[in-house]
Amino acid sequence: MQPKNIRIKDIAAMAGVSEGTVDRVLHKRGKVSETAAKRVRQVLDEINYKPNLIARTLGTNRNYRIAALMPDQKLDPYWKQSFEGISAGESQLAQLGIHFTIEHSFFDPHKKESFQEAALKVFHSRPDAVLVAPLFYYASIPFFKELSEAQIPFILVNTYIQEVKALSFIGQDLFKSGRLAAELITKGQPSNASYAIVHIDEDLTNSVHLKEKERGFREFCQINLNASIHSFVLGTPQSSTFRDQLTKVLKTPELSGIFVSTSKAYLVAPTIKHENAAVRIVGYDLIKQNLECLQNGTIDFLINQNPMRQAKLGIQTLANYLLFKKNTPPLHLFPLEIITSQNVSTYLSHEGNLSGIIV
Amino acid sequence: MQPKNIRIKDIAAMAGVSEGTVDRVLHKRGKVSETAAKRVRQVLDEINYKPNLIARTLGTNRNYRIAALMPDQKLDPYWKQSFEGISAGESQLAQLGIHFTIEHSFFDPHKKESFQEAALKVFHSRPDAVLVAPLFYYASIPFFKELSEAQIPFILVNTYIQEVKALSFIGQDLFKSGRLAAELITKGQPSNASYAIVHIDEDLTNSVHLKEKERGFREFCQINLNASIHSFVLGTPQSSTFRDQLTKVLKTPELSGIFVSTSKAYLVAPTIKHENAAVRIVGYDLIKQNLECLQNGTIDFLINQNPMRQAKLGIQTLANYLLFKKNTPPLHLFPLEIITSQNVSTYLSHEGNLSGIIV
DNA sequence: GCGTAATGTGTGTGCGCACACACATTCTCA
DNA sequence: TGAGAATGTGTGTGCGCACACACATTACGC
Repeated sequence: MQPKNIRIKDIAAMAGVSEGTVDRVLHKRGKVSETAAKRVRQVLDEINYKPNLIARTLGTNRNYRIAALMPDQKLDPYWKQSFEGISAGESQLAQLGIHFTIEHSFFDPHKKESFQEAALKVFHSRPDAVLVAPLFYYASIPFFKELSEAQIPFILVNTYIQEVKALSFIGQDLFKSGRLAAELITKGQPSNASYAIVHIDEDLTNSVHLKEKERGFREFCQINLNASIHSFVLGTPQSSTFRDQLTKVLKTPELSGIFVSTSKAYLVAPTIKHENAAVRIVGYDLIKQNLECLQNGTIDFLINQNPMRQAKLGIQTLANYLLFKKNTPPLHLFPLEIITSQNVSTYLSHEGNLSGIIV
Repeated sequence: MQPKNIRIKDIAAMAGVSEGTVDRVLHKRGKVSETAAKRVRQVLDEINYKPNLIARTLGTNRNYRIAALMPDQKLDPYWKQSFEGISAGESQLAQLGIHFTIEHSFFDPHKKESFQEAALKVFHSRPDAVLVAPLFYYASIPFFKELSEAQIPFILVNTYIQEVKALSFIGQDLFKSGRLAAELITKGQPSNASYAIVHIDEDLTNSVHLKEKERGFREFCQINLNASIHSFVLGTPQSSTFRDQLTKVLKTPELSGIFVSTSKAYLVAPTIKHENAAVRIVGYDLIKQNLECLQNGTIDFLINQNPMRQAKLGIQTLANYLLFKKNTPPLHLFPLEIITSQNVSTYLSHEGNLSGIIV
């Protein structure tokens, strides 16, 4: 078994130098004569050296601190799932004997100031890395600038911000997401149908997020059929006018489908189906209330953004980077998972099974 | 940072014994006096000891041999993806410094004897563990009996065989798969529609596999609507009668959808759509030809079985078991992934991104 | 009561790597 | 030319665990 598993020791022997010199060449530290460096590099090339990463972590007994700057998990079930993903990543690493300290910072997803305040605190705590869902575009730019200058690596989840040099973005292609919603909602429907896009409890002007989905939805409809699309922005479900606004949506002539751009489809689905059972409804995410609607047939399709796995992957990616210096693709786009009443159970059980050491 | 990261050394100190004694208690080896054992166990309970798994692998420098008994990857693109999954698992482990030797054994998925022969060879090579796709029910039972008796752990992929004591089964719920296909194919269709189930190039009598899918499909249709279902078994696409058989399928009155039970939908989709564009087609798997059909609209939905990830997980699960003695749920059912023209690209790129050390 | 066997228990080594340290050699300038 | 800096290079230690080995203690038979 000589071919596999070549150690630094072997390389040193092959190059006729000491282990220390090989180490210096590998890590570009200390001084090495050009002669020795050349010999080592040559051997390195020849054998295609792959360090034993498992051994590498042993010695470095640093306790890395990762800051997680996310919307408050108590305010939204979607962000609760993100939180659980972070915890899952944390405990997976703990199992491996890697003890990351994760410092959670929460903000209110509706309040820009809340984000800014939390971001400031995160920055001052000087973590080794940051995982963040930058819901507020303009508020986050200076934060990322600071992080970059301080050489603190960070990963973006959920919301893509192109301008900053994040280690990676983990999320979905929202434009494609909108197109997919359109495909699902229009398939097999009459050609003279019309559709509604409904945004619930969101400030649309600030949300590039939802606009992208809408753009995708409209583009698909425009290219593939000539349906008429109407978009609506509904206020908070607590407001007295919520019901009236919804009635207005339902008055759309030839209405055949409603696309709810957030995870809040459950707020409108039962009412809509009650008034007009033929309307197809597409929404987002596997949160409890949506699952019920899926089961009782009031929601037809959900597109799963899988916040849990996104967050978990964020932690894992940071671990790979900090521990192994392993780089990652700058864009990690998640699959657009289509959930229906018939496959939802398979998704729910699958997640629970991913608890191996090596996964 | 005392609470985390408690070593055997610490436990030994706390229990007032030597590291060796703690080791003996942990691994139930050697002789330990009841007094000492009790003290150690007490400390162990108190602190909830979690061994550093990463350190554990360091010393044990065994080279495990895993036999992979799968259909020949050259005969079918589906099995090619399985093969790639195994390779992916292998190289991920190699990156970690764990060098598993994977011994591939291929068989012809249409020939029982081929399986039996390969299985015999696998058994005689006495691997440390086996990953197998037991396509042939009766032929595989004695093989698993032998493995069990020889205490060789094995994992089943793709085809579930309840009777044997496999470490785990990794695959999909085929009954649910059939139900899902029915949901996708019937949604929004007229109530008097009829549907065809098409099995291509398979010996249906031997295939519990396909019968389960058909059963699920029929059950969904029966409960949710009163559509008429017709099933067809088509021979090999090379046969002269293939075209005639297909024409017969298309003559089904009020035909609104065709469910192809294997990954071979691409063999019939273009012809069908050419004859009758309104027929909706549902098939399986992201193989090249199917992808083309999805893009040009001749296939409407694919259900992804993700053979690649199944196989990769199989290897990873065996690694977890052999290295860490980490047990695994006996049933690992994969999500039934729905693929359409609009989300297919997101699935394809996602797989390529899962190459981290810790994933 | 002695020798031997059985039963406990502690210590030492190595896994592959990172990193600190010690040492050897050459260079530089007074 | 010699002191001291600068530049190379080799050795040693520890990470946490598994496992081999050495050693201490007790039990048992004669």
